[in-house]
Amino acid sequence: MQLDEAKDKFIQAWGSLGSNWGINRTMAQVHALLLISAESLSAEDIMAALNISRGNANMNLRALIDWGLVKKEYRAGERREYFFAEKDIWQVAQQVIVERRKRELKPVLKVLEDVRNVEGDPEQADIKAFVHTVEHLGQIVGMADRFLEFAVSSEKSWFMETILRTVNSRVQTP
Amino acid sequence: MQLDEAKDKFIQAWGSLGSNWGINRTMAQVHALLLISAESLSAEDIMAALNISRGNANMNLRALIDWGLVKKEYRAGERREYFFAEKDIWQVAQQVIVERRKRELKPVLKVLEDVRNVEGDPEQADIKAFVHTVEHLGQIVGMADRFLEFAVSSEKSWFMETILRTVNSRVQTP
DNA sequence: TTGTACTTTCAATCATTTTTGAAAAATAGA
DNA sequence: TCTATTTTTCAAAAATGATTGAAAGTACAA
Repeated sequence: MQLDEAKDKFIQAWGSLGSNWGINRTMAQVHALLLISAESLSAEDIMAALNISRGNANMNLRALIDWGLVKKEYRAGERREYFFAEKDIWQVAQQVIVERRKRELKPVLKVLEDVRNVEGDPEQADIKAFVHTVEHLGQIVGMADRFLEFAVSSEKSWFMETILRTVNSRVQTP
Repeated sequence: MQLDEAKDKFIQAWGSLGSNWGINRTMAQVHALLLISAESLSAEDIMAALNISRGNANMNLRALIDWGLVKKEYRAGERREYFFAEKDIWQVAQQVIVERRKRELKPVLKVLEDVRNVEGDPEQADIKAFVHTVEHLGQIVGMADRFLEFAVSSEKSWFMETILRTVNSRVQTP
């Protein structure tokens, strides 16, 4: 496969993955483009590569900077800004985890907690069903949250080794 | 908090979580409603509870059944169908993992693999950057995939214990 | 058969999200 | 300061995705 074709395929795939996971398709595409670019790119470059408007490019670059995935760079003697992505994928993954935990997991945990203390007889069938579900959800979402916190605070190779060791030691569900 | 208020709050929260993760808001709300209902519900019940049309209810129930999260039930002497959700949250989580791995993770892994073999001099800066990124992504996405496969094939309490033990043994990134 | 009680489908409509592009604001250099 | 260049903003337009509701389909009982 030619480089250009491969790049394009990658950018499209990343865009569609993003949009399946609640991330703006264009934002994911801009990120993909910067991830695989050897050099930093100007807004013009990005507009041309992805065929998007100036406003759109600007807006999504802003969002990526906000997520901590992209940074600006100034070149000597040049006025325009150049953008580049963090290339260490482990760091990228950690950054994404940090943001989504903050934006989505935390609020849900908050609601699960708030909602657990419902008034009335805990033996009543409807109250029982409600509390049961909410508590179990809290337990599992809470575990996921702690696991992600752990991922975020770990050094890559250590984390990967630990996980892969655990996964491989599958003493088939005792 | 009153049960009705708590239920509503939970349904709204679950809907918004869903839509942040690429799942139709109404589908998530129908699922939430069924999760916290002691009894199975008819399409009418669901339409009334969530204020949605018959077509919408039908369509999202179909999707939930497709994801393996909801099942139909027939009551003796009654013609209409009643729907209920799998209440074991661990099973629900596993089911969601199974589907998303199949629908989204696998296709991405495929693209990452396809795209790795790009023609040309591997020392060329642009090819180097591309291959580097694609390989690292493959490594990390691959690990996530194996981890999720592991989660899906594990019995709940064993998995939770294993994970929590690992998380707590944090020998702070050696 | 026919009528009834439901479920399913799908074109049209509505709502939300994304994108555009031109104007305004910012910035750097002369 | 003023001008040239670049970035930012944001209302309007476009695109996408969700929802409706009425018609078609299905299954059952009489």
